[in-house]
Amino acid sequence: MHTEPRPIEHQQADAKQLESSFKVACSNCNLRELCLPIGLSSNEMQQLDGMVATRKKIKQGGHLYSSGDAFTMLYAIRTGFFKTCVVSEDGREQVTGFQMAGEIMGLDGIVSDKHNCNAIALEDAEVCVMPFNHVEDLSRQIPMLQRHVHKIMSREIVRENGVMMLLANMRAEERLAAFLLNLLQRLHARGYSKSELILRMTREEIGSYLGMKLETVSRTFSKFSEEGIIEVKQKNIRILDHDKLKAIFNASTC
Amino acid sequence: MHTEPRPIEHQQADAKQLESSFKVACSNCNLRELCLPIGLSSNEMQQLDGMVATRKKIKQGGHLYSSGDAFTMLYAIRTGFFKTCVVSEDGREQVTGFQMAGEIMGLDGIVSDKHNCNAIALEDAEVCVMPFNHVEDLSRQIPMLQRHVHKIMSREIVRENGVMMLLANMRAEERLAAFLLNLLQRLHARGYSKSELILRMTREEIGSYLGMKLETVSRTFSKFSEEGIIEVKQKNIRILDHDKLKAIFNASTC
DNA sequence: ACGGCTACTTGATGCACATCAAATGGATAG
DNA sequence: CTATCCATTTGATGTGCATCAAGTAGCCGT
Repeated sequence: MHTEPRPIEHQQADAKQLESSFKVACSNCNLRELCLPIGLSSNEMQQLDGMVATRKKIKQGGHLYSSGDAFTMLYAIRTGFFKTCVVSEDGREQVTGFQMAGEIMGLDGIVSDKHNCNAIALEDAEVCVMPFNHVEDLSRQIPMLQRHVHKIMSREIVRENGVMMLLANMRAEERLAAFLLNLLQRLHARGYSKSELILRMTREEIGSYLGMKLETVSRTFSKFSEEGIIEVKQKNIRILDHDKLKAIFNASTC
Repeated sequence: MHTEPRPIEHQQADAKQLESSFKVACSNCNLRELCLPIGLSSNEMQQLDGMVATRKKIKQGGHLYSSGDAFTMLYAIRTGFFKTCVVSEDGREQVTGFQMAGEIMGLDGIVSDKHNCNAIALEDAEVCVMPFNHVEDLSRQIPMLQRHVHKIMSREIVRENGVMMLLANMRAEERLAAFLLNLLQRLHARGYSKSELILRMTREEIGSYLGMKLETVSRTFSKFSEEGIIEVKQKNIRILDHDKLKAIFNASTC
C-alpha cells in the first residue's frame, strides 16, 4: 500500500536532507525538550544526531508501520498526528493511542521483533527514523539516554494503566472529559492553547479508544455543549469551562 | 500490617542466605528461562548474580510497594502471586495485572521515580530485589541484558494493548475466557497443567481487572459451568473444553 | 462445635449505552 | 453549481450488565 512511485518528492526529500543536514539535527530540533534528547549535554546531543538515520514523510491515512511488519526502527514524530491500533483475529479494531509531535512510536515491536499494531497518520506527518540497534548502542554509551529510553517505555506503561482505569471504571462522560483534558495538556506542552483544540481523529476513532460507540461520543459532545462546558464546531473544540470538565473527570460523585 | 515479629523465621532466612549464597544465584535459579537472565552466557550470568541485592518475603496481603513510594528497585518474583492496582483520586481501584513467578515488577516506577501502583501479594511470596541503577549499569555492559530489559518493558506495553482491546470491545464471556486462557498459558509455561488452575484472586479482583462486577464474574463462571466448559469448585477451576473456551474468546460471531 | 466473617451465588429490577434508523451538513470531484 | 460521499447528529428502541437484595458456603479463631 502507498507504494506508488513518487520520484519528484523523493528528489525533494534528498535535496532537503543535504541542504539542511544540521538544521534538522536533534541538537537543533525544537522538539528536543519533548523527544529523546532531553537532559543531555551539548556534547552528548551531538553524538545523538547520528541516531536519526533518515526522516520520512507520511501522508494522511498512510501507515508508518503495520502489525506484523519486521521491527527495526523507532520513530520520533516531528510533525503530524498518528493513531495506533491493534486488530483482533475477528477483525475488531481497537485504537490504543494517539501520538503527536515529540512522541516516540514503535516500542510495541521490541518484544517480538515484529510490530504489534498499525501506526496510521491522521494528518500529513514527518518522523525521524531511528534504527533501534543504534538507539541501544548509544544508550550503552550515554547513561542519560539509557535512562530516558527507559522512562519513555515506563511512561507508556503508566499511560496504559490509566486507560485501563478509564475503560473499566468510568462512564461515557468521564471518559470523554479525561480524553479532552489529556489532549489539551499534551497540546499545551507543545505551545498550543489550553482552551481550544482541533480533533485530528473521527468520532469513531475517539469512540474506539474510549470503548464507546461513535453515537455515544457525539451525544456526549452535544451534552457538554448544551451544558456550556465546551463549544463544538465539527472537529474544532473550544473549552468554555475547564473546571467543570475536570470535575466530571474526577467525579463518580455526580 | 503483617509486622508481627517472627525472629525464628528471620534467623532461618539469614541462615539460608548465607548457606546458599550461590544456590540462589541467578545462574542457578530454576526461573532463569523466564526471568531476566534469559539467553546469557554463563560468564555473563555470573556477572548478573550480583544484580540481586537481596531477597524479600511478602506475606499474603502485604504490599511489595505502594503508589507514591520512591522507586529504586525492580523485583523478580521467585515464588507467589501478585496483583498490581492503581487507585483513582476518588478511590476507585483498578487491578492492572496479575503477576507470577519469573515476572518482573516495578517498571511503572521508572518514569517518575515513584511507583504508580500498589503491588500486593495474593499469597505468601518471595522476590529478588534488584536496584534499578544496578540493572542499568549491567545493561550497559551486557547488550543481551539490555535487550532483554527492553523486551520486558515492550511485552508489558503489548499486554496492556491487549487488555485495552478486551475492555473496550469484548463482552463478559469473552473477557473471562480470555482471562482464563491467559492464566493457563502462563501457568503452563511454568510447568503446571493446561487443564486445571487455582485462582489466587477473588471474584472481585478478577472483575476489577476485566471491567465487570463480581456478580457478573460469578454468573459467567456459572454459565461456563452449566455449558460443560469448565468445572468450578471455589477457586479451583478445571478446564473441560479448552476449544470451546478458545471459541468464545475469538468469537464476536457466536 | 460454635459464631462470625468474608467470599460467593443467585434472583429481581433498572439503567447506561448499544443498536437501528433517518436526517443533516461539510467536503470534494466533475 | 450540483451530485455524491462520508462524518456527524439526533431520535427510538433494545439489551447486557450493574445494582440491589437475599441467601449459602467455606473458613478462622475460640
